[in-house]
Amino acid sequence: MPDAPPPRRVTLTDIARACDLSRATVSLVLRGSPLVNARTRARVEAEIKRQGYVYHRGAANLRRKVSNSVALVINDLSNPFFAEFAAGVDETLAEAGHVTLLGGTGESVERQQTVLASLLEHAPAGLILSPAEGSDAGRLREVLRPGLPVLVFNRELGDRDAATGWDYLGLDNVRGARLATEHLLALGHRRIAFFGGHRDSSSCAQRRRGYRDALAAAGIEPEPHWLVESAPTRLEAAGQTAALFLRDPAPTAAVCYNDAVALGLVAGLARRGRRVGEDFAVTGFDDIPEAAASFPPLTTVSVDPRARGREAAAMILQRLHAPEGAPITRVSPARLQCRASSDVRITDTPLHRATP
Amino acid sequence: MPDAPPPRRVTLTDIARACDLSRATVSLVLRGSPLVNARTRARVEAEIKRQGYVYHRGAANLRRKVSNSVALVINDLSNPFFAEFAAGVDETLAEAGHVTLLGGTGESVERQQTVLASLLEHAPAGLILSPAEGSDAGRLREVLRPGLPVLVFNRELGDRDAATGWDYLGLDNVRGARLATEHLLALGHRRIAFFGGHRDSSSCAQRRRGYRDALAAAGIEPEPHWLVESAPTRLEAAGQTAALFLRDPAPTAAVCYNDAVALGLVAGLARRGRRVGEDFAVTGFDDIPEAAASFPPLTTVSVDPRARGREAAAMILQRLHAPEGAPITRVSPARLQCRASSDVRITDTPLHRATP
DNA sequence: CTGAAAGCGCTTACAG
DNA sequence: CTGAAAGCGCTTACAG
Repeated sequence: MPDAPPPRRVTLTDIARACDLSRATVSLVLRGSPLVNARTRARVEAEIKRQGYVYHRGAANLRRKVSNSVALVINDLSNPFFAEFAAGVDETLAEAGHVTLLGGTGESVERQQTVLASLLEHAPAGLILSPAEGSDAGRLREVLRPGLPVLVFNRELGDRDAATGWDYLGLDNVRGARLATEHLLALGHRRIAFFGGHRDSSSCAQRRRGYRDALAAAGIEPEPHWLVESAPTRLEAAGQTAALFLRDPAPTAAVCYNDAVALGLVAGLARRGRRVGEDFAVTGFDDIPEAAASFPPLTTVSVDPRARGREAAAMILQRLHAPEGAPITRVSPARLQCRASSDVRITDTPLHRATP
Repeated sequence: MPDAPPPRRVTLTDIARACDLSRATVSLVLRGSPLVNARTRARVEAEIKRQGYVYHRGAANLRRKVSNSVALVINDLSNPFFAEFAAGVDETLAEAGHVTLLGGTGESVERQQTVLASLLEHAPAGLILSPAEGSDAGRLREVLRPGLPVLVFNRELGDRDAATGWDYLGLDNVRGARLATEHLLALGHRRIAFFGGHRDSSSCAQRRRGYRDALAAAGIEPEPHWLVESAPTRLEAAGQTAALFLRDPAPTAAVCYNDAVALGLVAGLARRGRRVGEDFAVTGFDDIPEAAASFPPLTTVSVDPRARGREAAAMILQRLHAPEGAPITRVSPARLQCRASSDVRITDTPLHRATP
């Protein structure tokens, strides 16, 4: 915080005095009230410009007991998926005249508590929270004032979730993974792994469910060694590649937890002398920019994080206007983005490619 | 903004009443004053917890005429470079007990004006601005109250800059481009293009200068057709590929404005049947994650945007404590990140590779 | 160590 | 259409 407050702030009182009006009248001008005489308004506006007055919304909000800020707490801003999400949120909030209070947690539950406590002191009207891994509804409630509109994004918060009363926006992980799996099945693959992610994360669990569903519909029961865990990063994933080939027959394809993992697997396979798109098929999830740019381009599930950001902002704005009311849970569609290259068919039957 | 204010806020007065103390005393407890009796303090703290009181920093700041928020206005949050920067800023601000007011402009000068006006109404203590392309110091000054500490990042603001009195943090574009050019020269290239970027953007001008300097030191005068402009995106860059081959002899290498452009060029060359790393050498700038992951991996100039974000936050924090004082201009180092693949030597002399 | 009073910059009834 | 007074939630001298 600054030591010496700068010169002196131009205040509504200054404008009133200069125009020889009461503060109440100037206040009406500021908020565009039709009650004010046009000439008076013009005089005030000229004076405002002349003195370089800037409205102090904090003071106004204090008096009116409202807030036009929304806190946005993101688990990992350096992940393009969440950065895009944040951009979408901010865009929509700004359009609605709200301001975004940003907080990043770096996936640390502890930092999340601190960050939330700090942001809440600024009395946001609502909170959009993309929770750090391992977040717990109980601990969150300790720092969130009751009645604060909250929208949880992307990651469910365990059992108690039903009781939180918070809105939720998620991705259709089940459907997305099912689409990817069906795609590989359609290419003739029968031994399909699910690769990467932490089993206990809700999104991983959901994607695995979609994968299992699709296999089950094709009469296939996944072998235990088709399910390989890894941290959701490229590096970790590359390191887990060998796990796919511990037993024979090995899988011929993998539905990956996300694009980072898929790209890691591509690298890991290359290191083993296998080439994705030639003798192994891979699908991703997220459709990050690299998915299209990598070699080979990655068939993946597209979720449009920016649109999700806009959607999240719209949901919280709605909730601000209707604080009471049953919590809303929304699951956004996932779309298969075929890029004929990473998903080539290679086993058991003659080679052919997906028609996108 | 919300319609119905929720129940009623627990206030410092409530705590004071419950503890049978004056508000002043409770206020002292809140701010950890040593003046308060330990028993009194304990009572107050228990009551605070019991009632779920949350400090209203806005009210406190109003009274104290200070602010602990910093506005962060980013031209393009969906660009990983700026997202990383934002993450670094937020991290450092949060550590210092400040809160980040986020605004995105999407490279629109008009939106930038609106966003700034809106954020300034929240009386931030300072502003970190990564200006939209085409920003003008004069127009910015219209919305920035005089005396507001401002740190401009990454893009200089034209002639008047010297007079703005604003701090500036930039990348060492000149040096970065020089390093890249020298690297290609060392590989034996003599006909080296500078590819992509808008000539009138300050960062492009600086990178071109570094490129020219390096060539000049090697006794080479760049041909006009070695200088190709394009929007700084992958797609636009790919479309400009042909411009490199309009005249013979064509360049054998290109220093690219940034990684996006470089990756676009790689794609554009592939479309023409040329393979980067085999018969053409390319360097990038930024070291975005894709640079390492793309095929072939890209030799590029690394600028560590997250560290730049931390640096920017540190600079503005410092300025908050010393509002007066000459503006600081800082240029961050750039480092060549060699990835033997995209930079192979191919012409005039036998092939060899860079040792990274 | 604690309290009564004034005030930060604004808005909201209530009069006129 | 405009003004005088009170108050949002906090802190700051000033007394005691």
